[in-house]
Order: sequence, then C-alpha cells, then structure tokens
Amino acid sequence: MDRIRKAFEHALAEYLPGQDIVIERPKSGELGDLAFPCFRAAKATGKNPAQMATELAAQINLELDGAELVAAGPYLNLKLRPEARAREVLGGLLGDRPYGAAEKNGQKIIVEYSSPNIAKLFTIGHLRSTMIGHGLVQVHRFLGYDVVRLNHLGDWGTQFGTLIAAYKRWAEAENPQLDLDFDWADPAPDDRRTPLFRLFQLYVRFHAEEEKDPAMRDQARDWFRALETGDAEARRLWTWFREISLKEFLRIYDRLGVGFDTYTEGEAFYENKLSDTVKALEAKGLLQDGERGARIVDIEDVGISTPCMVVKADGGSVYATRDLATGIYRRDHYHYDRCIYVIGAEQILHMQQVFAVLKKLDPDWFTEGKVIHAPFGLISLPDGKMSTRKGNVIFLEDVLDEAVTRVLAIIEEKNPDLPRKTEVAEMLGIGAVIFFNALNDRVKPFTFTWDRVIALDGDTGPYVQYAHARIMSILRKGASDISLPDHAQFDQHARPTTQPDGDKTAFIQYKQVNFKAIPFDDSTPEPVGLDSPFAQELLFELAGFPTAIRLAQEQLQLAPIARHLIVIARAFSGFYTNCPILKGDFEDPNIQRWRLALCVATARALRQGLFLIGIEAPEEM
RNA sequence: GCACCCAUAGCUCAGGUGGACAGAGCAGCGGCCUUCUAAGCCGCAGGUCGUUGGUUCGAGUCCAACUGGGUGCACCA
Repeated sequence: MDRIRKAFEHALAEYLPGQDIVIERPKSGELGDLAFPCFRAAKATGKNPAQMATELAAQINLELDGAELVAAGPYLNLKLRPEARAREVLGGLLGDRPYGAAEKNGQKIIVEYSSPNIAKLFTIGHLRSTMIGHGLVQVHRFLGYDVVRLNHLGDWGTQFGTLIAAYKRWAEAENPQLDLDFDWADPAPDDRRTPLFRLFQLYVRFHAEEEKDPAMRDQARDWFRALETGDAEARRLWTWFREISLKEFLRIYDRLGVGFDTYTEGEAFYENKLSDTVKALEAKGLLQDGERGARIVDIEDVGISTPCMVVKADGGSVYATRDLATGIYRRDHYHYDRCIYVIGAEQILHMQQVFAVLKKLDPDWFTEGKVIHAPFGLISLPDGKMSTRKGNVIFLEDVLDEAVTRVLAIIEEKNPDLPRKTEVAEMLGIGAVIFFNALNDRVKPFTFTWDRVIALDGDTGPYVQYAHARIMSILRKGASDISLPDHAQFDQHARPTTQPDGDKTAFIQYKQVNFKAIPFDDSTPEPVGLDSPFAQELLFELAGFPTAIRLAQEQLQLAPIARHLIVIARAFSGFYTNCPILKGDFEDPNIQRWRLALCVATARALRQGLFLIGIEAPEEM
C-alpha cells in the first residue's frame, strides 16, 4: 500500500505544485483505499473543493494497475479494484517480514515502567504502568528502535524503617522467616501464603497502630536512619525484604509475560549519587534557599509556580532528588534518544518539575521531547481511592484469578472437550484483563468494577482471540497446502522472558506459514473469490493496521492498536459468516485458496497486534 | 486560592494534525445454531456532543468565560 500511496502523492504533487499533500484513509473501504481531502488545496487556488475533486479525478492519470480515482464530494479517493486490493494487502501481510514492522533505525529508547514498591503486593493499579510500559516497549521494537526496559524499583525510603520496625515488633520473635500465618491477622489465601504477603500485613498493621501511638513513627524513622548509615542489621533485613518481594514480582511478571533488562537500578541504586546531583545543581547556580532552610530550584520562568525542592530543611533528600540523579545517570550511561516514563497522571506536576530542572542543568541534552512522561489515569474503587496502607485495595492476582475462573466456567459450558483447558483459560482470562487495560489506556481515571474489567463479550480480548481461534480451526481443517505456524515456536517468540538477557525479538516470526500454492511475486495470479464487500472491508481494515501501530508509537498509548484489533476481528466475523471458505461449492478451486490466504493474513495481523499489547492467542478455545 | 486533566446515547467509551453521515460495546427489545467454534452474526430503539460566546467557508475537535467532576500544589514517595 505504501507503493500506491507514494504514486498517489507524486501524481497529486504534479498537479498541485507547492502544496502540502496529506493523504488519509477513507472512513470505510467502500469509498476507496486512500483519500485526498481537497479543502486546503481548493482554498489555496480559490476553487470549490468538490469541483476540484472532480477535475483532478478526470485529469490525473495514475498509471497504476487496478487503481482508479473517484471524486466523492470534496474528496478525491483512490480506489483499488477488488483483485488489486487483495493482491496489495495480502502481499504485504504474507511476506517474510511482520506486517508493518520497520527496519532498525539506530535509535535507542529507554522505558521506565511498573516500578512497584518493595513489600507491597501488586494491585490492579500496577497493571496500568506494567502493561502500558510493556506495550510501548513492544511497539518501539516493532518499529525498529533499540529498547531498554527499566524497572525503577521502589526499594528505598522511609517505608523501610516502617517495615523493619514492624518486623522487629511483631515477627522476629515468633515468625522470623515470615513463613507462618500471624494469629492477629486474617490468614493468607491459599495461593498467597508467601513471606511477602505477611510483610504486607506487618506494614498495614504498623500504619494502623501508629495512628494511636505516634511514638512508633520515631522508631520507624530511627530504623531508616540506621539503614542509611549502613547498620548491618538494617541492611540485612532490607536485602531480605527486597529479595522476597522481587521473587513474587517476578512470578507475576512471568504470568503477565512481561520482563525487564534490569531490576537493580531502583531507588536504592541512586542513593550514593544524590550528593553529586546536588553538587551539580549547586555548580550551575540553580539552587536557592527556600522556606525553613530547604534548598530549591526555581522554575517559575518555565511556567511552574511550585519550585522543585531538592534538599529538605534537615539536609535529607526527596523524591525529586532521586529522579534528578536518575535522569543524570541515564544520560551518562545509556546515551538514549528518548526516555519514556510510564507513571500515573497524578504525578504530572512532579515529572514536569524534574524535567524542567534537568533542562536547566543540561539544556543541550535534555531537549524538547527527550524525556517524556506517558501518564495514565488513576483507578479508584466505587467507594473511593485505593489505599495500600488502609488495606482497601483490589489485588492484581485476585483479578487475574477471577478472570481465569470465569473463563473456565464458560469453557466447561461451551467446549468441555477442549484440550489444555487450564492454559487456554489463563490466556483468555489474563488476555481479557490486559486488553481492557489497553483499550482504556488514557489519562481519564476510571472506577474499578469486576464486571467491567473482566468482561468477556463485546469489545474484549476474548472477542479478538475468538476470531483468531476460528481462523485457526479453519486452517487446521482445510489448509492442506498451507503449513501452520509451529505452536512452540510461536510461544517462544510471543512471551518475552523475565530474564534480563532474554527475549530480544519483538514480533512473531511466521516463517512457518508458506503459501506454496500462491507465491507473492510478479507471477502471482489475480486473486479470485475476494470481491465480496465483506472480504473487501476486511482487506481494507487489514491495510490500516500499520497506521494504528504507528499512531500508538506517536501517542505513546496502546488504545489505537486494541481498537483496530476489534475492527479487524469484527470485519473478519462479517467475512466469516457471509463467505464460505471450506464449505463452499467453488467452480474455481483458487477461490478457496485465496479465501484461506485472507484467513491466514487476518490471523497473522490479529496475533501480531495482540502480541504487541502483551496477549497470547490460543489456537482453539 | 492556583495549576493540570476530564465532560459525547440509560451505562462505559471511540471520534490523530478542524472537514465525507456523531460511531462502538454493554444494558433493553426482536431475529439467526441439520453447513467452516452462537465467547458469534443480523435488526430495532436510544444523542440539543456540559453551558454561553468567539475564530473559520466549515467546530464534538481550536480559543475564552462559566458550570460540574477528578488530580496535584515543597520537607511522603
């Protein structure tokens, strides 16, 4: 389609010299494959847009086989004949390269995402940063960028004082390994009898009790100070807490199919870099005295009235200090082209402050767009904000488990003989949750309800997966001259591992799918059997898939991909119900071949898109 | 008080750089399983795009003010 777009652009440029030629996609495939809105050009030449479209349609000779120009009101549309469209789209989708993927472009992107706090359990809120970040990683790799995946672990701070104090108070004596249930707390659910869960219980209890006994706060502070000054006992517990937390995190990442290149560059990593950061700011003359002796950077000149505090009155560091140190370290260590922070929208001001200070510190490096915040809206509960401290949260694992349970019930009802039920249920249940997140990937906050997040009908992950499974079923039954993708091979590429040096491949290799009967080269015969409006609409939507991926990269959000997957799946359903593939009575056997080719192309696009947002596609469901 | 974000069908949301008729899903009602998976398909019904002005040939989209909601505003992260 790129080839045709270029030819169209060229032809238009010839007739409209000196004008910006912007080519769009029509609203539907019925109108054409490409559209040129004549408004601007008409205005520049003082013509009526509709008249101009008519004139251009008559004048321009495209010299493209199978393409015609049609004036539709103020639009000049390029419309391919059904056969030409089929050839064009299928040729792109059934080639060696993943559809819409780009060559390496030499640019390096680093993405910081997930970044959970040690000793806390993943909530539904963590899904946002984790999966949006993962999706952005996939999309950038797909488009040819080198990507570094960073997990900025919350492994430092006063909460460690809290944890150590709580551990000392309630656990050390009778439950030192945290391997027993506490008699003062609800027992952990069966599948969550982990040290991390009990650590979390300690944390919640401490916060509850310190309300009544403020002296406990001092103990927590003291322990954190001990940790900062290198006290051996504090250090030992910190290391251990970090370990048991990370172990659980990795298990969940594995379940989600997410991974990172490093887990070591968390907040603790930057502790010994803070004083240098402050010195660098000092050297640049950026630090000023603030209230009560705090040290601040004034950023009013860039429109931010709240100054960025870097040093507290007591000389301690704050969040911003760590983020500044992080920014500097990454500049020196990664030499990136762009650094993306996938962090909640409630931190917009904070990120603006940090970016503003970084720009003052090194305007040559931190240019516009060099560091960028990809924010997402907060998830709240029907009765208010989630609070880990208060314990009114929805845990991510509970959501995933519930989704899988609901899917299993449906499988038992509709397809009880399905092989590998548990695995399929896992793919579908988790897919539903992840897809919902991708579809709602936006700045608007939303209220969590079980039925919304785990919906299985309508515009959902399972809807897309279902379309894919139906195709695979057809191919199993009828595609004797099409070799199917090897499932093991697919899994290997589809699931990025949690190993730092693991997965480097962002897209599925489909070398296993070969069209022996219909090679795509100049000798490829005219496609037949695809002139139905349903087939044509499906082809049109498949053609729009690369645009959706590029849009996702530009906007740093996954919604365009999720939405387009729905559109493709819906178009396929139309094709599926209206155009027989295996059961048809074809006078020309090539009709069936070409319809099968369209099926393979669709499956490939669906899998690829699901993969980009982090979802697996079972072959049967 | 100041800043940022948001406001489209009963509900949840789409509507890249203003432009082809404001579209989906859910919920509701009515059809479709002796043919490739009914987790599906088809149809019906449902909207003064928060309000008022402005810019423009053209505004759901841009600007201003207002109303309503969310978030943030230096010694927590």
